[in-house]
Amino acid sequence: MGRRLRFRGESRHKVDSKGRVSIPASFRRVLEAGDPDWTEGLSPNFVIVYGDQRRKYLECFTIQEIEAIEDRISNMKRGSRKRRLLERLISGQSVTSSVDDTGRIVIPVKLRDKIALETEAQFIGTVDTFQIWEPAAYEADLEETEDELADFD
Amino acid sequence: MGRRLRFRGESRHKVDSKGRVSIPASFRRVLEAGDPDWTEGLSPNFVIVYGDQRRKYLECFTIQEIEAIEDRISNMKRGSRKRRLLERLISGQSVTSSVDDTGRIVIPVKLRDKIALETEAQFIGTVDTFQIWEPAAYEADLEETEDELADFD
DNA sequence: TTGCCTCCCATGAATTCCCATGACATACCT
DNA sequence: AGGTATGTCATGGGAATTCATGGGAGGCAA
Repeated sequence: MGRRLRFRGESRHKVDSKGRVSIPASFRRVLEAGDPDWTEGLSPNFVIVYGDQRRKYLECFTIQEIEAIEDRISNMKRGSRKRRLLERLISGQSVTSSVDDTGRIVIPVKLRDKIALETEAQFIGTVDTFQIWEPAAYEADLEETEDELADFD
Repeated sequence: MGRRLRFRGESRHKVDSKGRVSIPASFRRVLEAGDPDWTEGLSPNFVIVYGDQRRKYLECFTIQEIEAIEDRISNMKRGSRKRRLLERLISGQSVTSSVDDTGRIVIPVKLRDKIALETEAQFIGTVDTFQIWEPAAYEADLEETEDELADFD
C-alpha cells in the first residue's frame, strides 16, 4: 500500500438551509484516496463519529482509517471495558456518509444540533482525520490551545 | 535513503497579482528530492506551515520532513493534550502546495495577508526548511538577530 | 402534509493551466 | 576571439477548469 494522503489545513464554509456544506477540496482528495471502493467519477464514502455529549465537534474518518481502527478493536479482549467503550463510540456513535458530486456533504439535523451548527462550519485537518466545529466553539478552543502552547513550547 | 539535500542561501522575488512567486532554483531541487512521489518532469509537493498569529513568516517543509513530524504526532495517544496542541499547530495551520512547471508557487491570499506580503517575498534557507518573509519584516528580524549575536560572541 | 433528503441545474469567483518573453549563462563551432 | 545555439530562470497574460454556493422538483417518511 502506498503512503496515504493527509488532512491538512483549516477553512470555514457556509451551511445552507438544507444542511449542506462544501468540504475543502483538498479533503475530498484524501477521502477519495482513502475509500477502497472509490473510482473516478464516484462519490467517496467516509464516516462521521460524533461521540458523546461532551464532544463539541464531529470527527470524520476515511473508510480505510475507520476500518483500521475497527480491526484493532476486534483484536481486543472480548467483553473488556475498553473494548465495549470503543465499540460504542466507533460503531454506535457514528454515521456513514458520502460526498456529493458538487463536493458537499449533508450533515444530519441531529448532528448539526449536537454541535450547535448554524450558518457556518469550521473545518480543520488533523493528519488522519478532520474535524467539524461550530466556529465560535472552535475559536474558544483555539485560544485555550494557544495559551497552553505558550506555556509548553 | 541517501543524505538529504539542504536549503541554503537567501533571495528575493516578485509576487505577481495572482500570488505567484518563483522560488530559488536550488530550493526546487531540495523539494524534489524530499517528495517521495516526485519523478523527473513532475511538480514536487511540499507543505507550508503558517502557525499562529505571532509567527511573522511562512515555513516550508518537504513532504518527507513534514510526514516525519506528523508520524510522531499520529503515534501519540489519541485525544491527549499534547497531541491536540500539535495537531492544531502543525496539521491545522498548514497547507499542501506544489511547485508549478515554471518553478513558481502560489501563496494563497489568506497566507499573504497573514505575513503582509505585497510585491516581494524574501526567501531564506534554514537547513531542513525554508522561510518566506515580507522583506521589511525580515530586515527587522535580521537586525534583532545581529544584536543578539553580538552579545553572544 | 410538513419536513427532510436526493437529484439536477445554475453561476460568480477563485485557481490552475498553457503559452510567451527577456535576461543571463554556458556550450559549441569556425 | 567572435558569434551562435542551447538551457535555465524569473516573470507576465489570458483561457479553461474547479470551487463554493444557491434554488427547484420529486420522493419518502413520520
